[in-house]
Amino acid sequence: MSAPSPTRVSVLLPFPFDTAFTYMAEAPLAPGTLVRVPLGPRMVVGAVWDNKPDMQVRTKPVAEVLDFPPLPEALRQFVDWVAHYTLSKRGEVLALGLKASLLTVPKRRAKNFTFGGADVSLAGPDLSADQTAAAAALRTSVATGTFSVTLLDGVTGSGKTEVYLEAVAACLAAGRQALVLLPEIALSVQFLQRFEKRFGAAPAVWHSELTPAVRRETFRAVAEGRANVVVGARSALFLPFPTLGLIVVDEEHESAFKQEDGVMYHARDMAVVRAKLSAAPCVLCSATPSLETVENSASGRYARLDLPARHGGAQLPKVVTLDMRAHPPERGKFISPVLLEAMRDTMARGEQAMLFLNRRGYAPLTLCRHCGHRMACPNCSAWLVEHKSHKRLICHHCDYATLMPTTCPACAAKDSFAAIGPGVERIAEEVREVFPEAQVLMMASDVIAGPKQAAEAARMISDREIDIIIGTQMVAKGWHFPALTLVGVVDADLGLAGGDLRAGERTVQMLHQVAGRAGRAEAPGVVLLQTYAPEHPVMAALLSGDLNAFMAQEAVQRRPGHWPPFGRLVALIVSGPDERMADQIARALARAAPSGAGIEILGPAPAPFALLRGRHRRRLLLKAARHIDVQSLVRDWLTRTDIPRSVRVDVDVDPVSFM
DNA sequence: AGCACGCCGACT
DNA sequence: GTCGGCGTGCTC
Repeated sequence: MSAPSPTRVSVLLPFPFDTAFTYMAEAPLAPGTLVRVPLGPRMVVGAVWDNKPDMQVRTKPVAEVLDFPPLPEALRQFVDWVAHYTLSKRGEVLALGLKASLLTVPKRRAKNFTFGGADVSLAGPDLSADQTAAAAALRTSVATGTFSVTLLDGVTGSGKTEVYLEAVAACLAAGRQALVLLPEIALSVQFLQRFEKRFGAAPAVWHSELTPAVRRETFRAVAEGRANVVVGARSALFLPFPTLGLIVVDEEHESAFKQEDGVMYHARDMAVVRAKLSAAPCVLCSATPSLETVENSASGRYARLDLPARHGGAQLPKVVTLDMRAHPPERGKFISPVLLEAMRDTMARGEQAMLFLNRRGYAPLTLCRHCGHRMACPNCSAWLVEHKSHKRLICHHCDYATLMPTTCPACAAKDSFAAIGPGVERIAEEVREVFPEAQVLMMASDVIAGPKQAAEAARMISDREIDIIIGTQMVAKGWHFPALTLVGVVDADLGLAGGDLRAGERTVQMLHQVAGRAGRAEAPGVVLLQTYAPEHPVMAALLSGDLNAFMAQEAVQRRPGHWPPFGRLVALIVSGPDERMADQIARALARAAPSGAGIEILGPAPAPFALLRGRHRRRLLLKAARHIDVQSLVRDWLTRTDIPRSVRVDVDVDPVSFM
């Protein structure tokens, strides 16, 4: 045996570098080993990567080899894969898991946390025949220990969660780790309670609001295999699971799984990749699956399990449209007398009602009655939203806020402002006027900002301290309120305007989820949709409950034009402080655009928010047939074009939002 | 991402 | 005459 001799090692750093740096180590280091290395004037943590080290560049020595399990090969491959797919730098992707977890040095070792469902021996709940069959199929997938994808499609209230928790139990019994992704983990108090009830212990949780100490300790517990179940937001995909045996994506259709800045990735799609690299099954759950997932199951790429009935014999809610032309609200009001009457009846029976409006604040537009001036954000092409509780006008796209002015900035008229249109605050005001004795709770992200407020809201509703809930999309998912029997959708047409590719799909999904909050126990639920377009296919789908037919129709519309999922999209967003420059570069990109069979370039056009946070934006869209390697195409495209440093080009592969 | 270097404005 | 603004450029 010869003494270890100094070697060069490749180290990927969690910063926006695409290539690994080369350092000198006293002995060879296994790929994945975490090391502390000098970078300029500071010390940073990086991971030994599989690349060949650079033999030319001059090197600095590795400062410290961390006492930490090496990042598993599946995670390293995943980082490389995601970087390639999203056209991001590899270091940037590594940072999604590593940065916040390890860059800070603990002052003292965090106290020990307990992690993960401990107890697989606890008996599962009583399941219906459908649930039992679905759970058995998932258990088999888990036991096989190979990659597969299964869509678990169950109507709201069918008990999907109980079914996939059986898959989690099987995974734990097989000695492997399980990951459950939720769209908004910080608010998922009710889910965590159900989990704890099933397994007798809380899972490890992972989201952006963890304190550094908890984050660091969770990261280590996952790496050491002490955390056997993680319930997390999308970035949990980048945790160093050594024995990952199952990934569940709950509410897979949710657009919250799409990261819209930095590394723009879709956690649902990346979960499938992560599962494949870990030889693990992936389960996608939804009552309203995305067209992407529906098509993948139709083509046989994904297996499919259906839960067509509600658990325990509960009925699906009865959905009816409320034609606002026939039953208009009072002047200056937004709730039809028909809906008010239904609310009165519901409360008279001692039950709860919910009004849904996906718009925060008091009024989305403030207008001067004297000169017609509209209050707009100086940094964004967006109206300022009045928040009456704060006496402020707020931009929902940047940090801009201003006190509600008393005189018009355009014509100096005094007290001339009119609030146009409703937000949830205004609906709450209207409800309090009509039902002064009712207990009203508002649920919106600016009121319910974290797990504490979410838990308190859930408790107040469960304990029947609340008669009427008024909420934004926050109320759509996951909640279980047994006494809630009436749901009123204040503006069912909201979201259909604008010509967005997925506007119809998204509206159906969101309203169906909201409708699903009604009548989950013995008492049947009723859903009233206030609409000016009761004949619209979206309303028809909600009325009939036949979402499969609606999705089939969506497919018919998207297939001929090769719109997703029948083709690929890549968005290029050109932005800069100078409008002319952004425009010029966008047109230069269009001139240099790739062409050929199966490729189409759309734009440049002003992005829907042409001015956002002080940056002028132009948008180009590459539409390509499915077989085309869009990553290479776009990479070449960008290298062909000179982009000055004042202009930024963001690449969004598989864009979801067209904002 | 940080952090330093660098070249133009208001201060002790 | 210096302190400091943040534009640009580099980090193995």
